[in-house]
Amino acid sequence: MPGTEVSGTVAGPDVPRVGSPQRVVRVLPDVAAIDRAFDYLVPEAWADDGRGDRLTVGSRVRVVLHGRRVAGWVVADHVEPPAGVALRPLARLSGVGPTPELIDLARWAARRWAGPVSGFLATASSPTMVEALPASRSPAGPPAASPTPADPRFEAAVSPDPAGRPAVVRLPPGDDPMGLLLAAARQGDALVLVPTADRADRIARRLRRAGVPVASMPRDWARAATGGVVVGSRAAAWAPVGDLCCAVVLDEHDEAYREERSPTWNARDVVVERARRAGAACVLVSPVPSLESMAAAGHGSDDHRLVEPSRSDERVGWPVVDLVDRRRDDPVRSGLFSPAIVDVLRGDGGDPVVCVLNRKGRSRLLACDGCGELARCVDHGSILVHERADADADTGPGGPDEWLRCPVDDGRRPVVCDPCGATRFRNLRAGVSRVREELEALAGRPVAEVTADSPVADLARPGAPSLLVGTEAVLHRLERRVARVVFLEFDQELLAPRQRAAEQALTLLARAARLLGPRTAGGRLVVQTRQPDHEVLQAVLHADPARVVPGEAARRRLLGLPPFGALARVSGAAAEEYVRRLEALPGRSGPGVDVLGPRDGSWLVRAPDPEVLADLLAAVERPGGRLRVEVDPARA
DNA sequence: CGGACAAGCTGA
DNA sequence: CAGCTTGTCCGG
Repeated sequence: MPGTEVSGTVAGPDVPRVGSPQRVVRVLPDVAAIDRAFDYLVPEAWADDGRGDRLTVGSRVRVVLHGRRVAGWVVADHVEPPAGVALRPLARLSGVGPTPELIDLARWAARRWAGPVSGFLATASSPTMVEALPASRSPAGPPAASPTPADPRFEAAVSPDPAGRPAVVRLPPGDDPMGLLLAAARQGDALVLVPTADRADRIARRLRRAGVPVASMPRDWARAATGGVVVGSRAAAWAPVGDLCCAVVLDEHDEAYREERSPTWNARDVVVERARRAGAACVLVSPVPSLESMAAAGHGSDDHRLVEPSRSDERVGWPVVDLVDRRRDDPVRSGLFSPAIVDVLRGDGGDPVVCVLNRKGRSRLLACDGCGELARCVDHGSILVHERADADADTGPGGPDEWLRCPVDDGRRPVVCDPCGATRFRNLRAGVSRVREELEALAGRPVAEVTADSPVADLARPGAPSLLVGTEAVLHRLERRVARVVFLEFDQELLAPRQRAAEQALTLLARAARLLGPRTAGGRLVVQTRQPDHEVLQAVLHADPARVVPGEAARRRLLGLPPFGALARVSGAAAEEYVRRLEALPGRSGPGVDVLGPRDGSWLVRAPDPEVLADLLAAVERPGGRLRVEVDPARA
């Protein structure tokens, strides 16, 4: 980004400054639209009252900029101001801010995700002003008698890699990560990231009980800087840590690590880079590791940093899976519930049974009346959408003015089932409320509907219905162990017209598996599907998520998607002008660089890797007007 | 972002 | 041409 001159000499106090009349610092204002630093004089008086000593790179200050007082960060000290500019003095020293290392990391992230530096520094700063850091605690180290014995599998992963790569630990959903976290804590000061704040709190409590000194972010910002283990969710990627020895990202595949608003940074990627710069170990943990992380760990090379469980350990860590093949079910009589799952629903009065029904896209699912196969595009495998020329004309299914549309190429297909030639399709539709009633009748007991805002406490209270139904949100709202998770209709997950559909479907199954616990807990994962042979379902059935890797990797390599390429989506009123400027850049036509679109008013910029993409985006002068640049867009 | 200032529109 | 809106520029 032009004008992003946030860098400067980060000169230490040992740098001789002969003939420098007064100390000048460079300040980055905390104003998103000003991605530029300005120089200020350190008031003479500060040298005498101690503020001069407290003022360092990272300090939070207030300055007068263009006639108004704004907050900001000192990003460089003892700078040589440009000639001919009258400097104003700093207005106030507000408190302690991020370390110089985190400021450099913020500069890196700003470039990587094409956003302003100030947003990252805000995330790296304490939510409440910290006047001074507390005294450093004595090197706490790990508990003498830790309750979990050292697990030799993790020792290599928690040690730094000379090449700075992260290690990927594939940990089955039923396995406890605490052994790994304690191994990390034994290395020294550590950073632990967890996808959600409540899970982070639970991990923090367990570590404290094990005798580990823990700072919970964002509450314990100041204490985090003094050492021990720092635990938090996405923003904690920017937490202060005493002397970082080991960083751990739990459930690294989780979408919660991605910031939805622009800049769309990912905490996992930030932590990988942070650990690399610090020479610290970095461990990415997941039951279903992302291809991005596997590639970063050197997957495919002889010298990789991938820790995989034995086949037997992995099987034990996943629940038993029942695939209910619905292709032969009578669609009229069984509706959404295969006869095979009625017994599951009746339950045994123990742990709850959870039914998951994703409403989104439901009304668009068509199944052949003859053979039960879903209406799918022969070319793209996508699910076809039923359309008719005149919505009022009631010509019945298969009429001449009806067709099936492929969402990938927008092409029309005749209303004919490809496998069997039948011309009648059933629309599989049902809302959650309707399903709740059907379920109640079928199971003969009360059923609770869980929505995104059902209070968690109500689900856990004694006497609450032990049969629950909801969208996938139900999997995130429940914290207690369940006996069965039933996906009533999984095909839309497998076939959704999204690049990451398979990965997200696998993530959903892993989430369900965690609620069920390890195989010994006796829980069962029940999936109703018309595609029992899909590789995602087969992977989970065999408790072997690695099965999806070759196919998914080949597909992404072909399309130039991460980790084999990097993408950015450009949208907004000014997007067209932005893309025009990008395409006019002298060096733009490098190998593997192209622009796709517009599609739905947005363009996709594709580059061979994130660095080339960042260079490209940084070289474009941003036009005025609304513009959104999403690097690594969630749905491509 | 938000203040300053210039250029454009309106009404008398 | 004052009085107001809208747009563009720029900050130490």
